[in-house]
Amino acid sequence: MTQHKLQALSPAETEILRLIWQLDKATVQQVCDKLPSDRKITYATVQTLLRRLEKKGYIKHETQGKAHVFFAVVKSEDVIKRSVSDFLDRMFGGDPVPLVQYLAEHGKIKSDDITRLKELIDENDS
Amino acid sequence: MTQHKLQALSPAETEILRLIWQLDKATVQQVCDKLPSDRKITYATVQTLLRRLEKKGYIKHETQGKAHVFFAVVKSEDVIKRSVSDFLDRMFGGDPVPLVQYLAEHGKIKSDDITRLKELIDENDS
DNA sequence: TGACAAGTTGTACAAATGTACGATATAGTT
DNA sequence: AACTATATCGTACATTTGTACAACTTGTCA
Repeated sequence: MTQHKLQALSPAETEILRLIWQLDKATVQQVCDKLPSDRKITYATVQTLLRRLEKKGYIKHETQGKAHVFFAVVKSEDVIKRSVSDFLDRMFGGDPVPLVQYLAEHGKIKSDDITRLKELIDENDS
Repeated sequence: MTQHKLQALSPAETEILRLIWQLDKATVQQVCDKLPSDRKITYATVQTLLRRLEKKGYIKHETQGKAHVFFAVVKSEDVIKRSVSDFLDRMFGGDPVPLVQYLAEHGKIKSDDITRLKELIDENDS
């Protein structure tokens, strides 16, 4: 047990942290580049969010040339777990089935996806 | 098209709105009673959240005796849709499959649930 | 070695959020 | 009619959040 109570993530911070996981290591610039093009947000803002993520203990940085290279120091697993759990509580009172059902009904996931998932579960958990 | 752009819901507001849907119609008191017992939050706070939900256009109220009876004026469908979508974007870059996979891997949903869901989809969408 | 481009740092600031108190109004009971 | 329990209303207030500018710093290339 290394991990104590991390401060909550704001939505914008979550968005950025996800990109850090995705990139593994990244400068402010690289994070900016990874943002979807419709996400209008300045370099300075991304920088602030990274600073806050660091202060909250989700990431750290090392210096490379004049730039900071940020990297996560929390496992995405753990953060996702908490986030999903919170979301589920808030939106569905904690029951995940309605969520999946919702996803299914709205074509977010297809029958095939589900088949594959079921296989995955049955393997992994028998 | 009756529905314009509703202001975003905060987590706490979402939590309360869900209870309103659940109760169909409810006074502040009834919402308080419906809260999980570990959720320490005063009557006054619930009241404020309901007021804000009303100002944001998610609920309305009628007066009954001296109390206000609140009820939703937005379909849960629509709100859930947007919320799930936002959450998915932030956390998984919009791809729902990893979410479901996560739920599966962490025993949140069971193989049986999935089988049932698949049936549901195949029926409903063939 | 000096200028420039690209970084970081300090700081700001309005709005939203979570939380709640105190004052006032009122339905219902005695 | 007075009292009381219960509501609402107005207001508050510390934090967090989203967003970003201006100033200072420093590799790097000519």
